[in-house]
Amino acid sequence: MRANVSPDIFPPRGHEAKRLSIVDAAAGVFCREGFAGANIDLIAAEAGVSRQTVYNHHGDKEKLFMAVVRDLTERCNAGIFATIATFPDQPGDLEADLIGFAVRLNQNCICNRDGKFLRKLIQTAGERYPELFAEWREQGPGRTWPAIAARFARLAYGGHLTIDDPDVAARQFLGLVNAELQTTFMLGGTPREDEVVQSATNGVRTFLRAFGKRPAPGSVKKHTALANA
Amino acid sequence: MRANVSPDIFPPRGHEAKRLSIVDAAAGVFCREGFAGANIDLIAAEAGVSRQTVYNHHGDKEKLFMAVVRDLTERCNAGIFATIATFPDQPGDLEADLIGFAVRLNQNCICNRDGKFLRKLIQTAGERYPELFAEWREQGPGRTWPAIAARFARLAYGGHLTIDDPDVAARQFLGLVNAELQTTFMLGGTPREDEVVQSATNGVRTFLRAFGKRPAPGSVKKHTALANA
DNA sequence: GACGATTTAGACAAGAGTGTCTAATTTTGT
DNA sequence: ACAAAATTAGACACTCTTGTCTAAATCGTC
Repeated sequence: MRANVSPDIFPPRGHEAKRLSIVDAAAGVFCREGFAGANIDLIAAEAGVSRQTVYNHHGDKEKLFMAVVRDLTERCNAGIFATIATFPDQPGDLEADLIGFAVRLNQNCICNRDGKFLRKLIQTAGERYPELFAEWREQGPGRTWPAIAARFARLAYGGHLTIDDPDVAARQFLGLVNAELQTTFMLGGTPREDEVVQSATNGVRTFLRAFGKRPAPGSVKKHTALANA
Repeated sequence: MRANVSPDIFPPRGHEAKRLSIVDAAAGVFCREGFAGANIDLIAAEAGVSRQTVYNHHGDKEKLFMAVVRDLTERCNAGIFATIATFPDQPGDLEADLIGFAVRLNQNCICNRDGKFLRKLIQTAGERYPELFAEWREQGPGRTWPAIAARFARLAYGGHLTIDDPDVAARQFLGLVNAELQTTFMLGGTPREDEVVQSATNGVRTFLRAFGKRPAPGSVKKHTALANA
């Protein structure tokens, strides 16, 4: 008799569960409607909670917004570092390993719910809360990019790549691997898995043409199939 | 005695001038505040026009928003095609010429006022008005990307590059050239000129490492200075 | 200089949203 | 089972915004 808002909403049990549920619902609503358009009543309804509870937990709309951004940043960072830990330090098949890494990074950190929401909040509210997003910039790209750069530096040191500046190479790796997803990202969409794989494959191939050890002529790789989908 | 809103606002003269002024002001306010947060009174004030005039010209808020997106898309497209016309078809110094092209594209089409605003409106409202931005996608990337790809195809045909798929290469070119500007774009900022030049330089170098004819060993280019700034 | 069209300032009704308050109910820990 | 804490529904004042309306002022044009 309860789920009068949406079939799959059960009132969350416990104080902390409610807090979580509110932040999650708020993230969705802020993204869809923007800060000004977000409606506290709607957030409460989507969280399966009364409006007063929202105010009890978070004070007011602006504090709630801050809490959302902090939570998302934290979760996304955790995901990114977990994925960086899977970077291929001793690659068997360098191309395949880097493609796998790129796909994992995209699917687990950038295209998932949290990543999508955080990106959108940054895009829409970056100018309104400069301090808040300066913090994000330090905690996010400021920490993850160097971490990725360090992994590329190690690959170069191990003789698998020829890189001048690992920081530049890391940024270019990300740029290449997402090159075909830009429009979808801009519109707030979620690319299909095959699009992610496609973009990663093409990106890594080009990356290796620029930075890879050249294979002896004639030893051409044989996974060209994917590229023509 | 007029400029009571901002020193540099003179009431625009003439019907069409007012329309223009309203759309421009609206673009700025919609970007800063989002659709819901945008205030018609504020738009009118920034346009140097009375509120009633805004309604006379555009009907209501939603129609005004549509007009803004259409105007921006049109202007940006014009700029992009004008810049594509300067693509180096018969390059003297390929690296320098491509860097120049990339910088022009960024400065005149992507980092300027219109480009910045359009990008932000797409990001924030892409999901709310799917039909409107489907139109943008066709008219924008749908027409400009193939045009750029065609230019790269010609360079390849002329023997200046080695490219499998010109469409992929074009997207990767843009990804590389903007690789170092992503964070700034996300936050809605405008990169400084030297950042644009830096990113373009690094991007084009990598692009040519991947797709360029290899120079005979020993004939190394000598503009490495910029890359270490 | 005069006429018609446009623009302006201001008032206005209607609606929506925020944040507070209260009294009743439910949950949690013991 | 009991007491304390948390949650709920609903009403409420207050503010802000949209879109309309009117009468006066201004502009462009002949």
